[in-house]
Amino acid sequence: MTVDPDRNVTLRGEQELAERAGHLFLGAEREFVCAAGDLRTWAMPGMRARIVEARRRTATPLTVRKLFNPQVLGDERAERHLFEVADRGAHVRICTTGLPYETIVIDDRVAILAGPPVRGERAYTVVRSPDVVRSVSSLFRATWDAATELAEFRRVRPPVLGQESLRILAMLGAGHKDEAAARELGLSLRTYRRRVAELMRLLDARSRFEAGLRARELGLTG
Amino acid sequence: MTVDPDRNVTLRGEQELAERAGHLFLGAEREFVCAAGDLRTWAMPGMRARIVEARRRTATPLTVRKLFNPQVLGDERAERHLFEVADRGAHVRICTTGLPYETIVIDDRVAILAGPPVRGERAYTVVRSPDVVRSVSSLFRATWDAATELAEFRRVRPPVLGQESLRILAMLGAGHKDEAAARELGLSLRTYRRRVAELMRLLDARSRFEAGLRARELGLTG
DNA sequence: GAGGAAGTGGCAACTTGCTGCCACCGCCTC
DNA sequence: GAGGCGGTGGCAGCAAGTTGCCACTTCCTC
Repeated sequence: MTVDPDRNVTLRGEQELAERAGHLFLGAEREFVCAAGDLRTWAMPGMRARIVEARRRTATPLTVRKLFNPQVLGDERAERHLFEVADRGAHVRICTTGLPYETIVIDDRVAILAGPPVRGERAYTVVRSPDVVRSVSSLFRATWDAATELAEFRRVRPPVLGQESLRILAMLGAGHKDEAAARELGLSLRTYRRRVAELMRLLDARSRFEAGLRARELGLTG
Repeated sequence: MTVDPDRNVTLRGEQELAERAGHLFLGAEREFVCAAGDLRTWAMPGMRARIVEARRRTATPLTVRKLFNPQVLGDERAERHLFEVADRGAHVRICTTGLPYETIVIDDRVAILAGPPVRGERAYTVVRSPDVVRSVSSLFRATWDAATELAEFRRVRPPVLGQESLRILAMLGAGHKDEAAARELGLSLRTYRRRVAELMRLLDARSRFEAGLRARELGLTG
């Protein structure tokens, strides 16, 4: 990368971002924040696994904040992912004001700002100027503080569930044991349980009892 | 007892009933039916344990039918008992028409009819005359057929729960693990789980998920 | 066709929940 | 005070659920 901290560097496409700024992600020490309208943030090929791996090896407790628009809660898969992330210790919030451009700030030292997609590719500008980064960071902070915790947000907006999830809820609601339910749905025991765990995350439940409570609460059962 | 099948024998009080007709209860082979307005039926000292014991030793599947008035569902303890009985294989139904006098029929061979309490003591008449027994039995049958299965009845009438049960539901609903919940309520793990099991019977649930569903359904949670 | 992402399912180790058995206590009745 | 009864709690053994790990497949993209 460059040696001049006041020179912004623009990278085109996620491929290049991963190659030339990957070390920034891997090198996060204290805080990693990101704001985005959708979930494309992590489409960088090969990066996610490496980041997870790097994190596992360090004992440093990294604070991760992720801010999204409500639209990410529109489909079950994205939502599931969000809850998984939250479950791994990241703070996830939803804000109703628009987040057109993706913003990433690492350790208050470097910011990565995405531009609009051009021919399917987005440009990423890596900024290191302390004042600029601080400014971006504080803006993020303000939005963050006004936003709503994911679980809290969920309380008033039931998740959108697919057919299969509803069928699993039906099995659970009928009091079937996992084995019987899995057989009936044509799933392996492992997969069925994976699904149940995902559903429980979606429902923000720590026990099956709680999950049942919420499922009914949100009107997800017959 | 008597040798003349057409001579009815009247016994005063449950003590005497237990002593002189106990063998009838123990000797039931095919069917044991009883109808009562309340749950005093089994107040016979020492009998219950012996009956349970006798039943355990025989492999014969005894059909047990118990018919009650809705008022037995008025308090939690009686209700719990009912569900325990049902759980051990007895058929339990509720009928809304009055059942002033307790009626017991064993194997269609002998009927025991209770009279109204006199100075706190009820009289029990043991009848063996085939025609009388058959007649009583068929009357019972008619009422039975018109009555509602306990679980079905419950669906429209939520159980009445005491303070402790509600607190347990709250613990479950908060996603606490049994150990933490028991500690918080000042109960042993064993007792807490016993309570949960009882609640689940009460809610006619075969899994905690189902219990959560029903608890919400019946409006038993905040 | 190489490589990555996402999904599936088997296996195993572990936690949690469930229940029968037994001993004990307090209460009530005879 | 002996005995029944209901309730409690420890313990043990089993059933059920939870999770990580890994190998494999499929689909998609470069």
